[in-house]
Amino acid sequence: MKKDALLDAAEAVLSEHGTQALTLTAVADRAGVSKGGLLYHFPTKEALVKALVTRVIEEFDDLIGQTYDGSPGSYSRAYVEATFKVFTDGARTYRRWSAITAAATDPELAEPLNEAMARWHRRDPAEDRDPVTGTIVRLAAEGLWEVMSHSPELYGEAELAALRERLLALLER
Amino acid sequence: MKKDALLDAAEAVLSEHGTQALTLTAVADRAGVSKGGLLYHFPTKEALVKALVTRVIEEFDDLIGQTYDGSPGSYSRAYVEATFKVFTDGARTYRRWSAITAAATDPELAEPLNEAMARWHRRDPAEDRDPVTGTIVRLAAEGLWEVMSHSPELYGEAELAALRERLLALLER
DNA sequence: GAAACTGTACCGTCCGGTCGGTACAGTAGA
DNA sequence: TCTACTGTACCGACCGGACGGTACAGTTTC
Repeated sequence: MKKDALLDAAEAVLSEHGTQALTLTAVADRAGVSKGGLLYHFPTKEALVKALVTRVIEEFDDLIGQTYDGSPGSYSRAYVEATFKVFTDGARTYRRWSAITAAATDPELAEPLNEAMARWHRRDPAEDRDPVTGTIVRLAAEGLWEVMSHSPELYGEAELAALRERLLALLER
Repeated sequence: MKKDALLDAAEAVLSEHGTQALTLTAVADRAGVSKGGLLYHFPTKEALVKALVTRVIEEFDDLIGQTYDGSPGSYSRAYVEATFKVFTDGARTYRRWSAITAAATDPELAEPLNEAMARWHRRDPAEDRDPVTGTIVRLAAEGLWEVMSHSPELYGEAELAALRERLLALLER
């Protein structure tokens, strides 16, 4: 869809030049479209940013859904797998994520994000073999996300693999 | 110092109304000062934000320094303790943190933040009894920070205490 | 020829930053 | 002690530019 191409352009501007560079003109130029054309699809800038936010959330939900099957412990495992998938695909999804969250600081824009965060981390204690371990594992995945977005070179491939393995192992025992 | 009062005002504006509300006029009004008065102390808005960033970094470094004593394993322990101290003080420091990091998305402004993040998480593997565990524990602390800033009500006092205890226990074995 | 879409010219607002000026405390000289 | 001068802190009107958004006249597609 055309809208997706526009969102791609917005994300590109955002992750390359930061929040304050996200202007309607910049996005339109990047997408090879005039400002009027952009505004035809997203009537306001707020609508654009909102669409940006809901898209990343859906993407991550999908990623979780690829591994999650409802069985006990499956969610935390899926969360870990989804996180590492993000880091090993070439798409630099984590760069996009942090850029988008930074762009959505207005209370209203941030709300879907907060809601998603709560959904991802507030889990049924009975879901994991040990609930505290499950929580810690998910938090570590979250932290990894945060660290990677600030300092992508910090962990090498081997270290990431070791982290993933250990996190999954923690869930098993 | 007067500058600190101005920074306090900026933080207040930031955490209450988001990034785009951080205007010179808003900060000045909040501090009970004219725009000219504010600009006397911080010649540009960039200088203001930069000061904001370096202050939070220093604050967290100090917090780590309160527990860190150079002994093996001491750093990861100090990192965990510092994180939980932030959540148990009344100052809602974590709210300030996320607001400030969001405000500093321009590559130049974000650099000191990235540097701090690398400093906090790139540690000597020999420092912890088990380096992977140490990394996971620090990442979990980082993740907790992130989750709390988006959804402060998610973990109750008891859950936080349990998390802290378990994280410290993981470092001991 | 209607609908979907695009391009462009333009408007009003807001924001960062400048600048001329004020208040005032200190101080130094005679 | 009066005067002249200096430096610091602060004020607020104003400017230029950028940005979000509107209006509307094309243009393509079916």
